[in-house]
Amino acid sequence: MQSSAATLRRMRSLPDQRLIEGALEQLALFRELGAQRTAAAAKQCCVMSGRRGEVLARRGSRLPGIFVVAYGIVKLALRGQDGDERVLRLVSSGQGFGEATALLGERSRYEASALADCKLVMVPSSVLWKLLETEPRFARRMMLVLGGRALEMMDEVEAATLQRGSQRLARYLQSLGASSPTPGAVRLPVSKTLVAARLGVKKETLSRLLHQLAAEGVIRVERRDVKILDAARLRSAAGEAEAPPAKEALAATS
Amino acid sequence: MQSSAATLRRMRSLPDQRLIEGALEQLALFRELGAQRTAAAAKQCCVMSGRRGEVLARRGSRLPGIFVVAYGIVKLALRGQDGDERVLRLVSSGQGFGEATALLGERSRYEASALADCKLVMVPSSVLWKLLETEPRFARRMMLVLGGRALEMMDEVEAATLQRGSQRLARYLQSLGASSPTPGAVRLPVSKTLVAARLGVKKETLSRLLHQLAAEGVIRVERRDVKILDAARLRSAAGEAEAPPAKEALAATS
DNA sequence: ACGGCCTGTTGACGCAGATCAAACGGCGTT
DNA sequence: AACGCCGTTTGATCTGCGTCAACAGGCCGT
Repeated sequence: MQSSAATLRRMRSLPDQRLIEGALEQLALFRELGAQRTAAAAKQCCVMSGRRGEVLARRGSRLPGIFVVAYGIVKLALRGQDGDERVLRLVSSGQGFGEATALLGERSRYEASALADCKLVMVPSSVLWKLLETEPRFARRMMLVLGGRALEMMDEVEAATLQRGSQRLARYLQSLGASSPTPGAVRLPVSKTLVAARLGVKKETLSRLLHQLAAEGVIRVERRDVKILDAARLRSAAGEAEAPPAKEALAATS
Repeated sequence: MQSSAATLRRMRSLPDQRLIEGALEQLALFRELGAQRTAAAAKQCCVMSGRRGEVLARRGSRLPGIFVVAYGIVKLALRGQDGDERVLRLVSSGQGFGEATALLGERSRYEASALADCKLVMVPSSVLWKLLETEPRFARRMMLVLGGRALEMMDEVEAATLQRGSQRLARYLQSLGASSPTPGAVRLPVSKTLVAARLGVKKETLSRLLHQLAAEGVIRVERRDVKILDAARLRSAAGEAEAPPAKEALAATS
């Protein structure tokens, strides 16, 4: 799978206009922008397609804008010098990535690669800046997206530094259950190896952790399907939540 | 910090309005806003004072706006259920925190506490939203701040998940040297215990890591002062592989 | 069917860093 | 000078997880 020949140069702006508009309309960022302006912006975007396994953007590269997944799945991952990787996020259709680096003009922190054949829409930074200037609602959305990313990453830091693998796994299963049509029966969205990379452990460790939870009767695992047999104990394995809000009060003058 | 002793006294004696304006003017967020509008915004802010050691905001609380440190130092830290903490950022005067949670209306992810007696300026979310609506430059600044936070946190995730303690320490020392008037002679901004928490290791481990670097002749440590004796080896300790216990030297030219 | 090939499992072992415990040093207080 | 407090150091030990290695099952294309 030596896909090094594939870079982001394979772009075309063709009658993909439809595809681009569709992708942008799905994106939270563009939600409040009218169909008019969305279509106008779409004219300045371009499409890139990637094959399964292909590297779409390398770490350290400067990306010309943000990317929206029209279809397929893209993996955003950090990689260490010995080749092992830590998955940051799996981006599926209707979601985007690269906002922070595009706006700050910084180099990409992660590597983006296609987990399945996909098409991406690239919205050039210049288009973004134009919209941000002229459309306060778009700017508002952008701030929500950026703030959300910051909080997500903060959660990742917390998970990585002061939770152990079993805890991260438990929370991950909980979150899958929460966003599942049938809580209690979840399906891993990707291979266990990738789930492990997402959780910041090796695949061997994930295997053992799953086995352990299964042995305790908390879950039952069959290939990619996980049945949650004891939600209460899964919750306690996740570390349990904290107390309700507490309006901290402090000496406030003026 | 030494130099702030003088300004500290000066600011204390000023009426709050002056303090607030001074703090906002230092803040990157307000840099492009005119003195006029800054002063107007300042009228709607309030001042909080905190004593050394005091908890200013608890994890999980909803904060009414963003906070700007007028003087003093504030520690933002995550804490695990067994009491150990991971420092996310040290906020000193002229810097702010809480942007993401304020704009998203989310609960605070971290705990903020005063490392020294301090005064904070709170800018209510309503004021922020007003400025974001009416002042495109302010909105632009806010996006840069939020994007910067997201990238910082991404770097933290990378450091935490695929670097080891010695590497994080080396990079930390490098970054201190880079922002020091005298690169090669740096001073730890806080106690070693806190530096350890910042780096995501225990204080005992930090002690050993420092000792090890010193034994290798890379640095010399005297209380909070660290002399960098061999910048090249520090760089290699921060980068690819460890130099002294040479196992494999994969020559990688950047 | 056959072999490659990728994913997942399992066991033995090693290591970075946590934990526990004790002692030390600087420094302000009495 | 004696005291206590705090941050730091050092040694001994423990452990979660990575590493290495072997192997089993599923899926593919020739």
